[in-house]
Amino acid sequence: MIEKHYEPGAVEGRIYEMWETSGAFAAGAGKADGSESFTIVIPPPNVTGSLHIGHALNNTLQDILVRFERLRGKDVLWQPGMDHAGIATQMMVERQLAEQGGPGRRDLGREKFLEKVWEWKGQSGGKILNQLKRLGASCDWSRERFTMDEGLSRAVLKVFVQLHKEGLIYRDKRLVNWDPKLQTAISDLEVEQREIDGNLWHFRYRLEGIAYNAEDPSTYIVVATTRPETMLGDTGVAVNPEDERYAHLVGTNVLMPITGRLIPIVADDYADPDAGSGAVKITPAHDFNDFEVGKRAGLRAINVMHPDGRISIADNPDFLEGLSPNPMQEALWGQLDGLDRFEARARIVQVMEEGGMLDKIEPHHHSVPHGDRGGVPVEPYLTDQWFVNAAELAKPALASVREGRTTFVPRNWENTYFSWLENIQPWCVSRQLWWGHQIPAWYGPDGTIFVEETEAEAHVAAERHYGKPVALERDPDVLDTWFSSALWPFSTLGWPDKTPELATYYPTSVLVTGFDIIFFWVARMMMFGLHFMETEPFSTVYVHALVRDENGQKMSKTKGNVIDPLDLVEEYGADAARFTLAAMAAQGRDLKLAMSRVEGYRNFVTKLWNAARFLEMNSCARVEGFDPRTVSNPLDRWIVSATARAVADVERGLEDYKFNEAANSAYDFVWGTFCDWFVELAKPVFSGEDEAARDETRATAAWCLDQILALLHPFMPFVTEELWAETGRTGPARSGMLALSRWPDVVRLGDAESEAELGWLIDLISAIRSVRTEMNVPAGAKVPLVVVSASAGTMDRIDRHHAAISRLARTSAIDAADAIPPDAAQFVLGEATWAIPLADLIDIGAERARLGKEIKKLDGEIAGLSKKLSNPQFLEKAPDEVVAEQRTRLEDTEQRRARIAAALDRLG
RNA sequence: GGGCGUAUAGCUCAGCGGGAGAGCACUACGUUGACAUCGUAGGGGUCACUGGUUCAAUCCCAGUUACGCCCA
Repeated sequence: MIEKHYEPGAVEGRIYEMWETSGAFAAGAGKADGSESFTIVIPPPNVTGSLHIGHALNNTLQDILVRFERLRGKDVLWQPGMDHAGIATQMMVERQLAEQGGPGRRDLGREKFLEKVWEWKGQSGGKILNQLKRLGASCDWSRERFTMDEGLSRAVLKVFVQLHKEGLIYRDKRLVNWDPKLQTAISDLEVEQREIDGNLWHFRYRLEGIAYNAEDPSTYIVVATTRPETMLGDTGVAVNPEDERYAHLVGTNVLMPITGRLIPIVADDYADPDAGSGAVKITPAHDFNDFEVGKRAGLRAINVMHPDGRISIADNPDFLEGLSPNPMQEALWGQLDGLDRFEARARIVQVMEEGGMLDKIEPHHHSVPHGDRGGVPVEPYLTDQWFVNAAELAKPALASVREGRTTFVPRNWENTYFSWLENIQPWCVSRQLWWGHQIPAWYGPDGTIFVEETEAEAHVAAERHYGKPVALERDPDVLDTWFSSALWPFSTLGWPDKTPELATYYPTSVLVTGFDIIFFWVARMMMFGLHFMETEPFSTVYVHALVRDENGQKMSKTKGNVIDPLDLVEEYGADAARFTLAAMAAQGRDLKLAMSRVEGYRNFVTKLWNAARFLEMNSCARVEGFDPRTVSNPLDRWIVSATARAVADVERGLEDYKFNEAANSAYDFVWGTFCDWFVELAKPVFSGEDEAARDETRATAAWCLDQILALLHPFMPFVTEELWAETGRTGPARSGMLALSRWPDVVRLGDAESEAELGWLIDLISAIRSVRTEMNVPAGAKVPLVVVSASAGTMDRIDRHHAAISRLARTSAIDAADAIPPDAAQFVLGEATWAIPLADLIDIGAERARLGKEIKKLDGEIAGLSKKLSNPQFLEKAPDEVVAEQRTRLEDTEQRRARIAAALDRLG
């Protein structure tokens, strides 16, 4: 017996374990002979991560697709795994070490520290994967991969070395985004702009050879800056070549305050004549734009900062070059040296003010780049780093999408992809961290670089170069985590080895991801996939939206509006949580998650459960060899037909990645059609005398429930699998679990005739119920029904469905008559007029009002239709079928109005 | 500043060139032993605003307003 209540908490764990231990999720499980493959690689979550609602959405959608295709018999692989999250993981372990009060990272040394990281990973890393299991994710866990695995690391080495030999990876001294807190370079994408209320300090730089006079602007030039501390590294002042105010000064020098450096005034388009004074200070070593100006004007780049953001001038040969400080300057430098950049800023402003060279301070709202992990302002910083020539790799990646070999769904994300790849900058891939893939580059005694997959090969190469063995030193830096993630679609399948998995499952079918990592990940997978596999890594990129809270706010810990998906699973069950996310995943629109919706879908699970229970109680067992094409009873023919339509609707929705449409189609069918009407209409059959009809309806009901379980399985795997087992206890033995069964085959099950007949029946019952309510007929009272001018067909239908009408509409007798009896409530359905002659029960006034209201409504419709049909333009230009349709509607409406008017007349 | 998106019932959202929809909430009534996590019926909308295209616009186009996101 099916239990009275469904308890997700008690069922889900058991079902999941059954799936997993039986290998239901293994690559290719349950595939049909000769089937094509269907592959999804999971967007690898961080090893440090835990499940948030975005993951829940992302993985629910993937699981829906994967389960759907598995049911369709494809050779399915859902490849799971995690990335090593270089910065986040290193930070986390360092924090842990600090909390434990033991030696820190640098005290431990690289090797010992990495041991600690692996230790941490073994103990508490990757809990997110277990959380995904709570959601029902049907990944092939036996194939779980980690970007730091031996195999994936080998792929990283090979890619790096090959790209280097091809000249697509190179070492260069450039400005990079430097995170002074984490003391590593980060990529452009790891920088986020934050709006800050700061100041624009306007300083007067005195002109060389002219005595400074605060009262005389011709003795100085004003420059404005948001970062006064960079003044220590100024090597020029730029003005626009068209700017007449400064034309006479170009080529002359400025005598820098504090440093005493003589720096030239140069002409450069970068200076905007309309911004501030029109003159800008140029600090090539600490600003991306200035770096370019400096290059054009031949200015020096002087780095005045330590990697941790403190000022570095005292023992800095670059800074000191060409300067001969007086004792006062030396004293000031001594004060500034070693100061944190923000303290130095305050001190320099003070010094400038005291020297009378602070022109003014303007409050200034501007965006300041911050490291997305460290959270402190990043510094453009001049260092040696490794770069990938992304512009070159981007070309085929752009062409793939332009030429439609990979498509984005929804399409408009392609613009985002294009605009980024078209303006792509060299990708800085080295990180000054320990946790990650150490760069396979070795330096000879004179700094010559040898990039090889192993140290031994590097030594061979070095010996060839130097003509003798030499000591080599390996580059201490590691690669950006995204470098290894970019290989994910093929490294997880065994590349660089030519594995059977690689042959079968690459290229993957669809990538399901959020828009926020189109740049970080999608574009880079395209670049590397095309370069190394010569095929796009996926044919479709489905980009889902963001999950927000009920008020449309982005969820964040600080706002305290985070919805934990595991809480949802706990409270409502995984199926309800999943169904909610799927039902709300409309393309191109963020999800505002309302608890009321989750609750509603929890109720849906209950509804399904109870329907199955009802069928069981009515002996609706599956019948061996049941063929839905052979049923004869209109009710059964109709539900078979409706099932076929629902299956087709869900199928279409999923094929088009319209998860909401698929989910809603399933919901409407199961609740609105199967439960509300089929089950209700089957009740009189079950309790009736006609055994043959009863058997057929029972068998049909059981068949239909099976289809429903399969139909809902991708969305609600747990409750459907449980019911599959329950309903498998009777009737012919099941061949296996639902997860590996087959998607409904419903071709040619449509039946227009029974759809029309049951449609009529439903309308009739609804109409009677509606009249009863409006006439305040007591709910329990049975009413007689009279039908006038019914066709023979209608009379047949009444005959066939007498029991159903009687039970669902609470009617006593149904009689045909030549005339409507007096004092009756009346309604019109099709060609017939119907009456409920209950003089004592009916309020004539209310009935008159009701009919009058309906006539008024119909008049409105008639007016509209007539107007349209009397417009010659419409008749001439509108398509014939539209005109015909409007005509039919007008006729129908007029007839209906006439019948209702007659009914009203009869009331007197 | 550039780009994208969204405005439809009280709320959360579908839809879409020719008849305004769902769920929740609300109102009324609950009877038939699957289900009160339910059933039946009902009320509720100038489809943001202004123009345009069209025989016809909630839908297409342009602009406005508001909100959101991405990029600089």
